[in-house]
Amino acid sequence: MESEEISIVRGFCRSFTRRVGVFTDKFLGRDRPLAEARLIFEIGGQGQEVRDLRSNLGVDSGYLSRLLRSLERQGLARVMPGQKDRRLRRAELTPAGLTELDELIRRGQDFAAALLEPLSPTQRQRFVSAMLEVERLWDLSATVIEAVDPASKDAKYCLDQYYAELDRSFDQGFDLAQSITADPSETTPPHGIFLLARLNGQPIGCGAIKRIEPEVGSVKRMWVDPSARGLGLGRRMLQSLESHALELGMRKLCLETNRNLEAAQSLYRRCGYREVSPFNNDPYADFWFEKDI
Amino acid sequence: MESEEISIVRGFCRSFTRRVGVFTDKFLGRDRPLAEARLIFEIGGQGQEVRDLRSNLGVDSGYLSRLLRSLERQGLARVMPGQKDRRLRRAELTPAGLTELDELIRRGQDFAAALLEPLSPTQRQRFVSAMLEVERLWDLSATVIEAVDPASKDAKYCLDQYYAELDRSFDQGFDLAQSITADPSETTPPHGIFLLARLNGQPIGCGAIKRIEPEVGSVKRMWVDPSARGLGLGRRMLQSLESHALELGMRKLCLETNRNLEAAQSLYRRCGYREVSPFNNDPYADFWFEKDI
DNA sequence: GCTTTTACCTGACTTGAGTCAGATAATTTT
DNA sequence: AAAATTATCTGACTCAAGTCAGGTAAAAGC
Repeated sequence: MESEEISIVRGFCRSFTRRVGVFTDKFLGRDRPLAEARLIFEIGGQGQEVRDLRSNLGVDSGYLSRLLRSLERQGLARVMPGQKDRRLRRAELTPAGLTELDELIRRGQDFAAALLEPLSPTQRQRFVSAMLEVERLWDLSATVIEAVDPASKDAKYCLDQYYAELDRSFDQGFDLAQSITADPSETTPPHGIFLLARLNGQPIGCGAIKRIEPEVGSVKRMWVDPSARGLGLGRRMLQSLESHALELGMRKLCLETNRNLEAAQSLYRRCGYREVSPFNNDPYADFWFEKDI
Repeated sequence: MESEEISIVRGFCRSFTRRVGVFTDKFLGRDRPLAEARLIFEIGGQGQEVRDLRSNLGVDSGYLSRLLRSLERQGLARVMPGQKDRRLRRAELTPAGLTELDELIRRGQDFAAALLEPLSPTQRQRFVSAMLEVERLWDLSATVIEAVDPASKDAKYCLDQYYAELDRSFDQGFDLAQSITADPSETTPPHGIFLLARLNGQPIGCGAIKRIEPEVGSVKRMWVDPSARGLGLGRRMLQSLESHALELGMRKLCLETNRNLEAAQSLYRRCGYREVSPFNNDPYADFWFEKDI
């Protein structure tokens, strides 16, 4: 890695921190402690469960409780017991709180507008697209891939998204029962592995390996959230699967894919997989690939 | 301005604040108050006068004094009277302080490196160039143009830079005495105007108008710092000069320029100036322009 | 029905960050 | 030489932010 790149990133972060810090102090925290303003933001128009507020803001339970009491005293929020479980409590903004939220949102927008205002239309466009680029790549960098239980809640979420997408993509739709299995037991060590990609804790992609012969694995359930595509996350997932396959004692990986999943095919080719003749009778497969790892 | 652009800017700032905040807390402020870490940074390897520290960090004099005492107690810095003026005090890092500074720098670099590490070389390149783009355009947006006394320190700084650059650019060099005047008295209302562009308080460009006939002004001393070129700051300066000229009762602006200043010529053409026959005998001029405003 | 766990609250703290009103010494102005 | 100004320091504050050790009510487990 070049030291020039590092110093650009450092310089960027520093100047940015200083600039946004000025905004935060002057605009958001004008007449109220910052933590309260952030809390109002986080509760939002819909309300939130206290437990979620705590995890999203990353604050101590006692501290949050005190902040909520303070908002209640100011008539900006109310906290009430949950419907089903009366231990779980839900915070909502009062009408006055909603007004305050609007005001906070407005201040933020004013700040952004003031930033864009001196720029020409072309410059604005370049400005926002550069911001999107930084954000996307930062997201990519912040994404972590880890092995999880394929029966866990997050894994299920990804699989459901994946199946729904297959159903939309395949000419004949997709029925899980008709397809070749990749059950939790098959994608758990020592038989296989199930990997999950997370961004800020949220699942945004998955991939699995299932053993089909003593030294041969099959790549299954490769999925990346649409919002994270085009960043090379699929490639990272595949590379990660390959190294886990090696650890599981596999020497070859194979996979099948549908003709409508063109991005997937080109990913496999780019990653060194070569097309082979059909090695199974998956009703949804049009192409079969393999790679010695 | 489009509301989509505004929301992109808002979203970017928010996600960025959160991310850099995590870094600041975990890395920089690990074993020492943030304000002290920033102060060590600001004193730097060379040392700094206390007065400069105060203005750069934007803190209260009493607060800074206490921070400095704290660093002294920890053996990281020492403060001593200035050479000429013994009221002005100068802060320097001790060897232990320098070690600490290195450590802080290293942590920052580690953070940046960790951010770049998961990206491919191509992605890294896109990442840093998008950051540079955001930073440059943010700089441009944060640049303010204001009328100042042409005899002020900042104006003199810009003029010196400008003369030095002319001397390097012109085939025959540049001698102020030979050129057409634009003295402080000529570029001050009601005779003319002197504008300064500032970024974070630092002068980065200038431009002036001098009256040569009751309703005709001459554009003089147009200069933009090399680091800020290519952003359209020259154009903004020129537009600002034009509106000030109108306020001074002028109806026409004219100017002369040298053949080696190609960027300047194209700026004038783009802004609606048309070439005319020579209207003065400036020894350094090759082209003459004018515009009805 | 009893114990354990969960989700939250309360009170008592610590620490960091920052403000403000003088005090003091060196320098400049008159 | 006296008065004013400048640069910094000191002490006495406030206020936000956050931690920690219990405590309580509701729900879940046995």
